[in-house]
Amino acid sequence: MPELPEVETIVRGLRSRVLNCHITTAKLLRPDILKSLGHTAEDFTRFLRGRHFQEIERRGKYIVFTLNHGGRMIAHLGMTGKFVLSRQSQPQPDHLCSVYHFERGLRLDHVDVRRFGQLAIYQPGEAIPELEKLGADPISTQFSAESLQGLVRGKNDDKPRRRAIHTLLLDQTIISGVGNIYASEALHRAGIRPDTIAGSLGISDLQRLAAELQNVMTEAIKQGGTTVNDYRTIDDKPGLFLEYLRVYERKDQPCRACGTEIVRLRLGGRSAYYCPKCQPKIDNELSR
DNA sequence: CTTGTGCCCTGCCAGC
DNA sequence: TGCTGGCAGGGCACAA
Repeated sequence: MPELPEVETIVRGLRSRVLNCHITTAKLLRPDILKSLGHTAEDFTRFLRGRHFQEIERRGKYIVFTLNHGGRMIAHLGMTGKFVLSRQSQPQPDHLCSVYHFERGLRLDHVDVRRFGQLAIYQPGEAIPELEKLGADPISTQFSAESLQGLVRGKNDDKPRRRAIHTLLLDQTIISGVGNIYASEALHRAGIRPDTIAGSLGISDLQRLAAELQNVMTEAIKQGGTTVNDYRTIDDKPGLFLEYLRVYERKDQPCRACGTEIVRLRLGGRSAYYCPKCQPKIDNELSR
């Protein structure tokens, strides 16, 4: 599942390979993934054909492609989405959702087995509602323990958020780019149990959490992300951070720090992994 | 406003 | 061997 480090890796790859390349044509093979209202597969082709990507950026887990006429396309890879560079002469892969043809036979395949991903196109100057909803970016220089404290406290300080910290980290409107892998990993590094009530965390906990979120994301980007199942770089290579995971998908295996067996917890329908020794239970009561 | 639940979709795998 | 049911999960609509 592409999270912040995986999407960042993909964006860097795309930038180095398809930026400013003339798009001879583009096709949408799965019109159901196009979420911008009232647009058809023909609109999609018309929007891209004859233009080029002038800018490619990451916002949370979204990829934002800015075309030379100022229009923008956003892509979300969901669970199983990937962009893979190919050649015109190569056969069409299974589960191809959209495809981009460039000059000199270069082709970009957008493959998504489960089709949880989405595409949307926006005219020049048009607002992009998906991006406006996004919360703080954990690897931005603006991100700090203080901003994290504001987020766990919610809109008014009287009502600190009572959700589990793991669930809060996954909420893209609060913090953008964190998924299940890095939520579990950052909490382990910070020594915080995933089911801790977010609003009960003190400033020293939040300082460690903010720092470890940045650390784990930065380290994962250096390894090209984490390949658990489907994720691949645009050169169809796996991300190598899997080797460095401390708790994610390691139920019953020894903690890499202390040897205690990793526990899997169900939180809001998602799996959270933690080490009972490195992440001890803290007092959850919101007294005061 | 808050938080929780079920749905979308397909591949995989345990169990029979 | 081959079928089946359950599971995985990001984001969204909807409920309370």
